[in-house]
Order: sequence, then C-alpha cells, then structure tokens
Amino acid sequence: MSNSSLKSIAKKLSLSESTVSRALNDYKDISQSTKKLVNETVVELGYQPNIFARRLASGNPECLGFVIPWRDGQLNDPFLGELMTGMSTALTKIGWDLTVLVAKSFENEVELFKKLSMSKNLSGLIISRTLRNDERFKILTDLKIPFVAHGRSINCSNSSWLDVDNERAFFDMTKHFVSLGHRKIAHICGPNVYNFSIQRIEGWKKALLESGIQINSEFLQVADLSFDGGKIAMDKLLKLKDLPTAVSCVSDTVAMGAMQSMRNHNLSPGKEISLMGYDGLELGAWIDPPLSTMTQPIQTVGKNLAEMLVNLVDGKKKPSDLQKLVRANILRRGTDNSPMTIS
Amino acid sequence: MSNSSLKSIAKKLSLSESTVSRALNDYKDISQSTKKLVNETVVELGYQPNIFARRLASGNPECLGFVIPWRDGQLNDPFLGELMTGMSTALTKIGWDLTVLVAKSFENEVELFKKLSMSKNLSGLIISRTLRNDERFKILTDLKIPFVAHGRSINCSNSSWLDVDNERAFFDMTKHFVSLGHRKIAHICGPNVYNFSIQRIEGWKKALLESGIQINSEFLQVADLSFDGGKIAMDKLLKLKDLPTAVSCVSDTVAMGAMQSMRNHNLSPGKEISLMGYDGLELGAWIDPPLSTMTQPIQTVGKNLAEMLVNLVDGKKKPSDLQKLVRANILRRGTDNSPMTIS
DNA sequence: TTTGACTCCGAAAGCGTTTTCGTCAAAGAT
DNA sequence: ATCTTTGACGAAAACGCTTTCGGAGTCAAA
Repeated sequence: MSNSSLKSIAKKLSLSESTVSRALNDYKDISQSTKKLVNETVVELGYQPNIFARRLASGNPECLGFVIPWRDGQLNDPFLGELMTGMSTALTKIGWDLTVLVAKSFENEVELFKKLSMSKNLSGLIISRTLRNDERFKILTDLKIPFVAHGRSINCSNSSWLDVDNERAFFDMTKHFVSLGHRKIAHICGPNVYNFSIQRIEGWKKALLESGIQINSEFLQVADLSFDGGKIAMDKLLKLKDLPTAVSCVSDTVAMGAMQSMRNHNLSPGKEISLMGYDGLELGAWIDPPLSTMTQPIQTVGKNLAEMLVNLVDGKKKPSDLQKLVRANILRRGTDNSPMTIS
Repeated sequence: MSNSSLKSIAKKLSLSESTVSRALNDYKDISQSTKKLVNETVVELGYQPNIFARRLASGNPECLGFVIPWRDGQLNDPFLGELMTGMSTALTKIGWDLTVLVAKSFENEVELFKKLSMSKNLSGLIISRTLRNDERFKILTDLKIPFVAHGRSINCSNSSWLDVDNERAFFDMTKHFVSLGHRKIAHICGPNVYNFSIQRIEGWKKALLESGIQINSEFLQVADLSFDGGKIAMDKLLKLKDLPTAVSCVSDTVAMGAMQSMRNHNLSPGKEISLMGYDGLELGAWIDPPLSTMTQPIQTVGKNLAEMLVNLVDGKKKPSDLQKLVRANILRRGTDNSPMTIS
C-alpha cells in the first residue's frame, strides 16, 4: 500500500530523507553510488512519491490543464480523444497530470483563467479552437499563465502555439486538383472569425495564382462549419453559369454537406465535380463515394502540445521560441478525380 | 495573486488558522457568526485554498480519473468530449478535478490500476467500454479502488455502474419497426465479448416474441463494431432467399456499413429495406438518406457518473447501491419507413 | 457553590515532500 | 604543514492546510 515513503527508504539505507529526496531528483551533490542504491530501493519497495506533498513543497503543480472547446452547447470533436491521448502519454512519462476544464462560454472561460491564476493549481494551459482575433492570448499572457495554443491567431507572435500549416495544406490540395487537370477550382471556406479560414483561402489562392489560373471570386463561398453550411454553399456554387469542376472544402463536415447538395442536383460527387474535405475524419471513408481529405497526425500533435507546454513551464524556453507548424497530408479516397471534360 | 492563505484570513479576523479552516469546512463547533465572517473575508480577499496542501493534509485527492478507452490503436469516440464535459461540470461544482488516463492495452490498464492503488493520487476511477466478462471489476474491487463503470458486465452486481438500458432500447427499436408494419426484422449485433451486444440481441428477440413474430436465426448476424463489419454483415443478409424488410443495427457505424452494402446491391436504404442504428451520432444526419438512430443524453450520463463516484468515495453509499439505468430514445431521420409491400 | 454539559475556539502535531544551509572529511593548493 | 576547495551528506525549516485535543467561558441543574 502507500506504506512506502521517503522515510522508509531513508531508514532502510541509513540515510536522511533529504539525501534520498535529492538522490531521486538527481541533485549533483549526491554521489552516483548512493543514487544507484536509492533507485534500487525505490523499485524494491515500490515507492510512489506523494504527489501532493511534492507539489506543495516544490510549488510546481506538475499538472497541465486542457480547456475543452465547448461552445454554444455543441461539442462533438472526434479528435478530442486522440488529442488527449497524445497529451496524456507525453505527460505520464514525466509524472505530470492532465486535467480537463470546460468553458461553457467565453466569459466563463475568462473567469476560469482568473481563478486559475490565483489558485495556482495548474502549471499551464492548453487552449484550442483559436479565433482569428483571439483575446485569450492577451488575457492569459497578462495573467502570466503559461499556455500553448492549438492554432494560431492574429496576435500570437509572442505566444507559444502549434498549428497545422493551413495555407500549405490548401495550397497542396489545390495544386493536386490542378495536377489532375482541373482549372475551375472553387473553395468553400469557413467564417472569417477563425484564423484557419483565412489561411486556407490564402493557400487556395496562392496555388491558383502559381498555376496561372485567375481567381474567380464567385468560386469562393463562405460557409458555416457544418453539414448545412456546406450544403448551402454548394447550392450557391451550383447556381453559377460556369460550374467549377473541383471544390476544395474547408472541412470534411462541410464537404459532406456539399456532397448532399450535389446529390440533390443529381450530380455524383467525384464525377462531374471533384471535391475534397479536410480533417481526415474516418467517417468520410464510410460514405458513398468515400470522401478524399487531408489528414494530420493528431496524436503527435497532442504529444507536442504537452511537451511544448512543459518546456514553457520549466522556463527553459520563451513562448515565442515554442512555435511549431505541422503538415497535413492528402488522403485520396474517391472524390478527387480528373475532370470529365478537360476545359 | 496567491498571497491569500488561511493565515491572512486568520490574521485579518484575529482568529486562529484552525478556526478559519474549520469554519470553511463547516464544522459544527464553529459559531454561525464566525462562519459568516470567514466566508465574507474569503470573497473579499479572493481566497483560493491551496488544493495540494489540503489534499496532503486531508488525505483525500479530490480527484477523479477517467480512463480513456483506448484499444488497439483505435480511438474516435465522438462522445468523449461530451461525456467529459458532463463529468467536469459536476466535479468543478465541488472543487474536484478530473484527470484523464490512457490505457494502451489491457495489461497496461491493469498496471495503471496497481500504480494508482499504491500512489493514492486519485480518489476514484471511471472506466468505460465494459466487456461482457470484464476482469476490471474484480481487479479494481480487489485493489480497493473506488470506481464506477460506464456499462455493465456479467459480474458487476457488487459494483457501481451506469448503463443504458440496452435491452429496452432495442426492444423499442424493434417494436417501432413492427408498428411501421415490418414483420421480417433482422438484427446485426456486435461481438459477444461486449455486454451490450448480448443485451441488444435480447431486446430484439423479446420484441419479436411479444409481437408474435418467430425468430429467424438467419436474421441475426454478428459484426465487428466497424463500418466494414456492418457491410459484411449486410452482405450476408442480402444473400438470403427471404430478405428482411428492416434491419436493427448495433451501432451507427455498423449501420453505415450496412447502408454501403445495400447501395452496392442497388438497394436504397430506407426504401426496400429500412434500418436503424444506435448511438445518435450527428454524422448520421449528414449522409443520404439520413440515418435513423437512438440517442442518449451523454452529458447527463457524464454528470451522473461523476456524482455517483463522489458518493462512493465519500463512503455515503455502497457500490451496489449506486447502479443506474438510463433510457435511449428513438430519433427518426429517414431510414425507418414502412415496408414497400406489407407481407 | 459545585458539577456537568455545552459552545466555541486555540495550540499543536501532523501530512510527505523540497530546498537551503551547514558540517565534516578528504583532496588539492600553497 | 597549513589553508582552501570540493564532494557528500544531515538538520531543519518550509509548503498551507487538516484534525485532534484540550481549555476557557457560559449557563443550567444539583
């Protein structure tokens, strides 16, 4: 049971508790031989330190908080589990904990931050669902709460973040359509409150420009990040005189809405019009035809987020030194094909 | 900042720390007047107790662990977020924390349990994805770790659990098909290692019997809990001479696989053959035709799970007193219709 | 007046670590 | 041979709270 403590180890080795403690924490003023002895006794006795005592004494909570992105009563992020799995595995390695926090609204989230900054229960925070102009960056910085954001914002240059290279992803996607022979490539983007919406549009535009294709403003449709949003946006695209032959969608969900719209117009997704989503949702493979998309290594992302935050908390790095861009990869499943008639 | 401590309150009120502490913890030997005073000063100073000190002194970690159901590298539970949101909201009310744990395999999970039982870092555990014969019930009981299971098992009578009334759900679903005029109702069930597989079969059977419909053993197909599993199972059903007019599927995922199979056979889901899934996945609404299913109030479930575990930890109740069955509701979306030709 | 019960509070000993500081012997420098 | 450095460890305070115990005060009953 929890019988083993520092004291028991000290007694067994005829050492003082402080020596044992420092041996475990790898202090330089402890000889290698005693360190070895201590470590052996630790496994022998199955010693588990009392984390609360340690956290009290050291002042380091050794605990990261993940703010679950709960907004307007909606939450069904299929990545959540994988993301947290990544974080958790990274943290358990070093004996830290991951606790989850829920913010039901923006105000609620700010209030949460303030409480945390007072209680010092958490070493740092991981936030997600960043907006184009996300006030949380400033608030957390002012409150001196170490944090790393999953996603960027307009004012994140002095903060720590990890994001997908959205621009690159949609550049790649669009280029991929071009290489398949498409020239009339539309883009259904998300609301511009989200930073990634802008970035993804940018990638789409750049690829078109680089391919010598003029940008048709009618080919850019804004959509809510939902099934219905995608459907409505595609409805609009299908009203155009000159239809696109490929559509790059801001998310898989939106793409599935777009597919629904196409079916309503008696069009087969991937035939008359190709399309791709983004997110790599597994369920995209379950529909007919299976949706092509772009994936990112979510679990690695979670691991990286946690590791970055730990470095931040340890004070080894400044926030601005901890910024990371990961890359998304094309996953061809069925809805990206060559145009039926090369124009 | 974290300047305020028990001491500061005590000093301000000319009381001893111990009195303040007991006032906050609502001891009976503190007068109402001082309790009031203390509570006022608490809000005035914005006092936040140091949870680590409290947990160290009291011996109660005030912290629940949720074991993320990670198996064979697969994890995409869309409920996870909502479930944890429910738990977290219930816990924050009483100042407890929710930390997540990941078990990469069964062995890994058991090892985790053992460590926890030694370190006493957590007050209790919430486990999920219970099997028909789930060893974890015995292991956790033996280790004296308080826990509540999300889902039942064959040997859970002395433990605390919360589960959907699976039998009832599939009874209702099947009855619903009957009321639509169906008589030839098949069931695609899950692997029998899962407890709910058995229960759902049971519900299907009972409804048929109660409706005076003889059970056709060919109408029961086992499937892996995956898209492909559903597809394969439906392939088999479609090979029968006498086709079913309705199919009750163990999960939405399986149902979507079944739909794929139907399309491959030039059948329209919901026309020649009706079908329903289970889980209430939102994405079921995004496909064509939208999948009818059964839903449960996931967030409430999470809240209940947490509350049950807190009661268990507090020792107010015995595990066997904390068992709860919740009900799932039919959600008609499009694939449940009357048979084309009433037989 | 004494006794007892009851109310309210303070003193103090923990809880199990970390961390600073001091000590002491042995090794090195002068 | 003396002085200083270095290496390795122990003593003890601190972290901020909980909880037991005892004691002072009040009031009513004996």
